[in-house]
Amino acid sequence: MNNMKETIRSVSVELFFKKGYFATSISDIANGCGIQKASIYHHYASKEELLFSILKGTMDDLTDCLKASLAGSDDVEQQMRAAVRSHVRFHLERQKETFIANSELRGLTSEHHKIIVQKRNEYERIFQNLIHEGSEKGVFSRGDVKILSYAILTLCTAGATWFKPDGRLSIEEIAAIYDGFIISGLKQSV
Amino acid sequence: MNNMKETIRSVSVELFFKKGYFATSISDIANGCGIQKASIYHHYASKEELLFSILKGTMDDLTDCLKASLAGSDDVEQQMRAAVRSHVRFHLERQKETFIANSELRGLTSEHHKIIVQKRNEYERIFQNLIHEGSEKGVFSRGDVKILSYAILTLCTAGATWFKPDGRLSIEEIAAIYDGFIISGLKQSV
DNA sequence: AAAATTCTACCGACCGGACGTTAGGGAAAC
DNA sequence: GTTTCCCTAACGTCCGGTCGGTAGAATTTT
Repeated sequence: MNNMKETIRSVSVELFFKKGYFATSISDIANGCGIQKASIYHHYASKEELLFSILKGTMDDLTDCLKASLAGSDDVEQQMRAAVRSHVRFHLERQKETFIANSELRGLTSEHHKIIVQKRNEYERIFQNLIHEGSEKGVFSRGDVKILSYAILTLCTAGATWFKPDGRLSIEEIAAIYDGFIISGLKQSV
Repeated sequence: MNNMKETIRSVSVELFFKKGYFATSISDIANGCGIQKASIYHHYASKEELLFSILKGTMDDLTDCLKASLAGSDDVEQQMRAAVRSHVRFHLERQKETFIANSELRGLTSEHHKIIVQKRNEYERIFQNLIHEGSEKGVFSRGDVKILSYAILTLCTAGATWFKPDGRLSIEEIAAIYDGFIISGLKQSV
């Protein structure tokens, strides 16, 4: 694929992940692509738009993944397990993008910021609904839905901070650990 | 206290929290202090040193807090509960500083970065030792110590991201929720 | 106790450089 | 022959940091 726009995107992801959005200059990106920095502007209107397009695409894919993972079952506990695993998998498989999506929101204009936050809220609501449904049905113990959802999500999200693809544990192993940890936390048998 | 150095520090914390380290200029800080930007350099050698001094102080206080909270008991489970609560409390009470400490590491020189990471590692090791001891004694079920420690820490740390001091729940209530969630996750009765 | 010196805290002006972005041109593809 | 894609060159702005200086408090010398 000789698609320069795609190259710019992936080089940006790499650099934003490694050095951060503000510390990455347009020259850095152009350099990584082997072109001049002015040429970037043929594909993206601004640095901020480049960031936004990365974040938007990532958030959309994330939500799609989650929805697909829920389709397999009607059981709340099974759905929660599937959701957690989907969440973990996505964040570790696409570690760099999700890391950026969670750390570089400040680089966005306020309109773009609003759009991303809204997408994130929709995503969170799916988890909150699962928690709510689970505690209604007595599968999970009752607790503060919002706090619990934040707990679950940030727990996995943070995985993107320290995960090393060639580390001791595979993505599936980590997903299983989190799955067990979270389900037992939700059941709160203690 | 008419200490300008202290004022600069607290204004910086405020701005770094609100806008981020890179998006905050020395002029912004000086403005917030009611002085000229050149005067900042009378108190701090550079912008980076200002950031470093905030992070170092925060990390030292954090570790002190944790150690103090452990002194009260010999029981592993009670110590873990105390540790979690100390961790949560600190992160919510000093939300702005801890948020910065977890998001602005990239602003540091590599030597300063190394120092902060080392402090964080020492802090984490205390939790890892507790998990290890607990699973040795059969209080907790066996699991990957590192992953579990990351899970516990990032869970609470992330609280500093969304916590609103005047929100529905008090710090103690949130600490109690996390305490229960984590302990049951560690016991893994599921 | 007065004079001389040093120190503290700050200011206004400025510098070099980096950065995001734009203008305009040229070659090649369609 | 128009569109696509990338180039060279430059522009304006902002930022971290420096410099020389000043007013006054504190300290030392005489």
